[in-house]
Amino acid sequence: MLHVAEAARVSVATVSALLNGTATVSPELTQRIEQAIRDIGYKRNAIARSLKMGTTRTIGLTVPHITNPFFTDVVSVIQQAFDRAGYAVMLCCTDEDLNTQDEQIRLLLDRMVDGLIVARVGDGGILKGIVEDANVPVVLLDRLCEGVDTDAVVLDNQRAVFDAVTYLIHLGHRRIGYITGTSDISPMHDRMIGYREALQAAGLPVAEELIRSGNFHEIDGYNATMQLLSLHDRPSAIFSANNPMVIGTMKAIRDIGLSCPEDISVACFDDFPWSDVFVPQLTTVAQPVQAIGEQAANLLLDRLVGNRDAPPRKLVLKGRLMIRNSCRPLGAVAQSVSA
Amino acid sequence: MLHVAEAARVSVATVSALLNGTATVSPELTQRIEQAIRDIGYKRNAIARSLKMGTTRTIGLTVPHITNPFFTDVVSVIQQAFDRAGYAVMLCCTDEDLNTQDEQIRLLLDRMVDGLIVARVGDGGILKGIVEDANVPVVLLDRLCEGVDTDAVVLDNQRAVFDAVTYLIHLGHRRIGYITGTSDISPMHDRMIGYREALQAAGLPVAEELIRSGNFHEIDGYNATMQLLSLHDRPSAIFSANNPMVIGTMKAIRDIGLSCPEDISVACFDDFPWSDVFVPQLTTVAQPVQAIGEQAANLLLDRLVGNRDAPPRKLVLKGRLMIRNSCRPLGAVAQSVSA
DNA sequence: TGACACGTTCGAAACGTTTAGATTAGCGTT
DNA sequence: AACGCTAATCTAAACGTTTCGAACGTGTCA
Repeated sequence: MLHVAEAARVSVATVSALLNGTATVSPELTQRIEQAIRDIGYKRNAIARSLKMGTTRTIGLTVPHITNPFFTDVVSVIQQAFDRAGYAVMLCCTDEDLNTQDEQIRLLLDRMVDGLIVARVGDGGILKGIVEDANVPVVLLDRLCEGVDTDAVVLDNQRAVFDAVTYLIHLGHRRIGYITGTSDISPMHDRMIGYREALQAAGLPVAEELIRSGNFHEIDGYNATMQLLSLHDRPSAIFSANNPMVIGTMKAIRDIGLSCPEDISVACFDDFPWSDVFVPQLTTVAQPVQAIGEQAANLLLDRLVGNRDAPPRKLVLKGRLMIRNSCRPLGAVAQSVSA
Repeated sequence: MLHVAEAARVSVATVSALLNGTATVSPELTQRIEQAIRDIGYKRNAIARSLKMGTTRTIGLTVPHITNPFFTDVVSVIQQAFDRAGYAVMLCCTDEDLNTQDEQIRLLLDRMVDGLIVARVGDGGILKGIVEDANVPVVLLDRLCEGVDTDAVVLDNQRAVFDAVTYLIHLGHRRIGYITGTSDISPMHDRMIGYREALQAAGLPVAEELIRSGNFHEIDGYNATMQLLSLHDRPSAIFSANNPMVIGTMKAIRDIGLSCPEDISVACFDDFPWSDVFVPQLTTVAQPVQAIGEQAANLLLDRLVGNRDAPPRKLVLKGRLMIRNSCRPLGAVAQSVSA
């Protein structure tokens, strides 16, 4: 900017005023300055600007896994929203690990992000302190956090799983296997409640041996399913509470020589583009990814334009059961489905 | 830092020296400073540091679509690599649009990223100028760029498609439909050459009506497949040069009342976790995503540690044909497969 | 005892902006 | 001719670091 100022024979203040439109500058100087900018190929240094202004127009976004299609879709929506608003997005994957998450968040705060959207991992960590310091606004995505009172957008997980399991029950299934992620994050906790309540509402017992948990990865789903299928009285249906794990479920079913839905019905959380193309077409709980991403972005953008001390807002969206053909009616009870 | 210095009754220079280890500071002062840092909860301002040092320890990464599993996987690997090296990653999606890409890159450069990894879109744009200015090192990912001479890591697309199509020919297929993305990006161009050469090598004619192109999305694959299947003499196999488009292909096959592989064989580019779980299990060309991501990160990191004026390096990796059961042998010629 | 080296610490300039407040010029009033 | 007003421009002080070179105290050697 100094060079531009010299070339245009004006002060840096005038150049700055012109660039920011913070004061009127005469047509003549405007012309000289613009010419100088073109000649020199000047680009304003956003770092210096950030230092002075105290804002970076950058936000941080952390997700557990970027390869999980649910997060991919949401990230994509969020990125677009902030792009439109002139913000850049720094993306971090915490790999479902609390220490990594803390480190990533520190990295982002070091870089003075203006705000944070976090699909958190584990409980505790530095998140609580950050929200309480209230220097940067934080929006929780997909997962709430015990004791952290801030904006959030989540799914009604309990209801969604309740509906899905109830659907399985209506099909005549009585022993329904349930595969969950680690229960220390709110969606897994809520989904589990939905599962139990659906059984109870139908007067069915909750058999603990039908409940398995794993660490969100395909291999965990595989192992859990193997265990379920080796049970003496094996389940006739399995609900998998997470997308990557259902792949493991399908592989286990195949490897053990069974087939879906003939031998065992399968439903799972999170929809994906392939679901209705391949066989079996999976019955899933679809999350409104577009809405989730947009709402999260809106909540944060609202804070960024200055609405700092409004009370925390919590948005709860509804999932949708996408009924396809991976679950079959069971025996005599099949009639009750149409009822 | 000023506050810390005051609290510890030392100068800011000493605090800085301690924090960076650039000079020895006595045990006594070390102790006082560390105490003050803890008391105040001081965090170094990375923006001010960047301004002074001229480096942000942040890199920019642009991809056409983050929902395409190939890019998702690569992004994930790259993110991990830079994370390990203490760099943050700013991610941008260009949505396969040149203007968006230019805007995103400008955004990243404004923020003084230390380097850029670009899965480019379109030709031209500001990329060329940036590489020539040579202020920030640029690594091209997946796609080369006419006239832009810089580090790059790409697949041997031509060979990969040659192998896949040759496989189809060995199965006895003579009329093989080919669905490509817009041909102005190098992989699509190279893949097309691979297709043509495979046919020619087998002495088969290249029928132009069997070649369709679209804009990378599912719907484009759907439309292209519909056209192919409506041909008087329709193909017995289809190769789709991109992952999202093959979903469209499968939907079109289903909607038209055919099935794969009984009525029509399908193979495509890019592998994904689902490929061998559902029916049909898709025969695909798998890219070495891990290697691609790591190599791209390494190339850039190497430039960042100062190796600035080594000549541009171009890494070409090999794809792998994952033979599953979405392609069936055709009639009498089937015998020749085992040969 | 003075000169010198060495290890520690500090003062101050610089990085490239923004911005409050000072300055200047032009112009109409009285 | 002196005055005030407005609009345009400038000067200089921040923002929070890093870093160069100076300063200081202490011990060693001639």
